[in-house]
Amino acid sequence: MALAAETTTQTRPQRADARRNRERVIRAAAAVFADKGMEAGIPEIAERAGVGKATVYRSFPSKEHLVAAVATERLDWITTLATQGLTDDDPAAAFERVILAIAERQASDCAVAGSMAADIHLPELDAARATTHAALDALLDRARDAGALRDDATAVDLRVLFTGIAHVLRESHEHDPAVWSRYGELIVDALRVR
Amino acid sequence: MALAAETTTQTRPQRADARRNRERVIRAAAAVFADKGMEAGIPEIAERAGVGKATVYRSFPSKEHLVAAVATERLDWITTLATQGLTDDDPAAAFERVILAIAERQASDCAVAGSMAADIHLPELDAARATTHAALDALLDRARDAGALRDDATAVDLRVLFTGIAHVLRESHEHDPAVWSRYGELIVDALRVR
DNA sequence: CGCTAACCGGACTCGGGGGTCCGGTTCGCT
DNA sequence: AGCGAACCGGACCCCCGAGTCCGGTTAGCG
Repeated sequence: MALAAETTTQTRPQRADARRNRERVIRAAAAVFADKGMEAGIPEIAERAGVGKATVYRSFPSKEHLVAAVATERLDWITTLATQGLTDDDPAAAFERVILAIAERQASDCAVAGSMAADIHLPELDAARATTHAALDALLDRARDAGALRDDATAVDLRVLFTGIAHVLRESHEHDPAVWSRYGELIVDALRVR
Repeated sequence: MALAAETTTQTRPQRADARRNRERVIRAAAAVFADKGMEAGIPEIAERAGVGKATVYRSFPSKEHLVAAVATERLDWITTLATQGLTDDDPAAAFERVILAIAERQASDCAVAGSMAADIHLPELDAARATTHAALDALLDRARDAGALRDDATAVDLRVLFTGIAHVLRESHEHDPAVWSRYGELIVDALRVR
C-alpha cells in the first residue's frame, strides 16, 4: 500500500537510507551540473554527494536518467515562468521579462540551458520538454499577435539561440549576470520585428 | 639553401611522398571537420586520407596542430571577406552581406564556426584569430558609425552568437542553407540598433 | 535483541580516443 | 642498379569516464 506520492513515481518502498542517498545524489548532481554543465562526470557527482559511484547507479540506471531528473526540474521551472507570463497585460513586455529571467538564472546555473539542449530521450523528460515548448510557443504567439515579434519566430529559435549562447559562455566561464542579461536582450532583439 | 617558402614554415627538406601525405591529411581533415566539426577523431581523418594514424602525427605533432591548420585557412577566408566588406559603399549592407556569407558557408562547412570556437592556443592560430577579430571589428565599427548597430556590439558578440548557433544546429545535422541564412539574419537583427 | 534482506562503496571491466613504436617499404641520390 | 636514410602504418600503450560486482555493513521488523 504505502503509495505515498514522491516527486517521482515510487512503486516499491525503499529503506530510509536509500531514499536519503537518492536525494543527496540528485542535489549533488544539480549543483555539479549547475557549475560544469551536463557533461560533468559521475565520479565528481558521487564525491560531492559523499557517496560511491555504485550508489549513484542504484537510484539512476544510467547517467541519462540522472541528467533527465535534474533537467526536468529546470524545464518545469521554465514552464511555470512562461505560464505566468501569459497572464501579463503587456505580451511583448512579458516575453522580454521571461527571457531575461531565464538568462539571469542561467548566469549561475548551467543546467537551465543544459536541460533544453540535452539530447536525451526518456519519457519523463520528453514530456517536460513538450510542455515547456508549448508554454514558450504560447508566450511567443501572444507577443507576435501584439505585433512585437517577427512572423516566423518559434520556440525552436529560442532554444537554438539560448542554448547556443549558453554553450559558448559556459566554456569561457562567464558567470556575470550583467553579461547574461545583455545576451538575453540580444535574443529578444533577434526575434523582434524589424 | 633550399628554403623554399611553403604555406607553413618548412625548415628541412622532406621527401616528396611525405609532402604528398601531409597534403592528403590536411585535405581529409578539412573534409571531416566540415562534416562532423572539430571534435571528429583522428582515426576517421586518417582513414579518409587513406593513411595510418601515425602518418597524421608525423606532420602534425598533436591533434591541436591539425585543427589549427584547418582553422587558420577558414579564419583567413573570413578575414578576406570582412576586409573586402570594408570597401563597400554601404557599411550596414556590407556588414549584413558578410554575416550572411559566413552563415551560408557554414551550412556546408562546420569548420567555419569551429575555427572561431576552437579553444586552442598556438602562435599561428592566435595570430590568425587576432587578424580576423580586427577585421570584423573594423566592419562593425563602420556599420556602427553609420548608425546601424547598437553601441556596444563587438566582434566577440558575433563570435558568441555565431559559434553558439552553429554548435546547436550542427548537433541537429542542419545543412539547409535557407535555415542558416535565416539565423544569419537573426544575428544581424540582434546587433542592430533598436 | 537478533536476524535477514536491503544497501553501501571500493575495486573491477569495458570501450574509445589521443599519442607512440618498430619492422617492412620506398624514395632518390650516386 | 645499389644503398642508406627517411618514411609508412598496424599494433601497442595510456588515460578517462560509463557502468558492474561482491564482501562488508546497517536498517528495521519480530
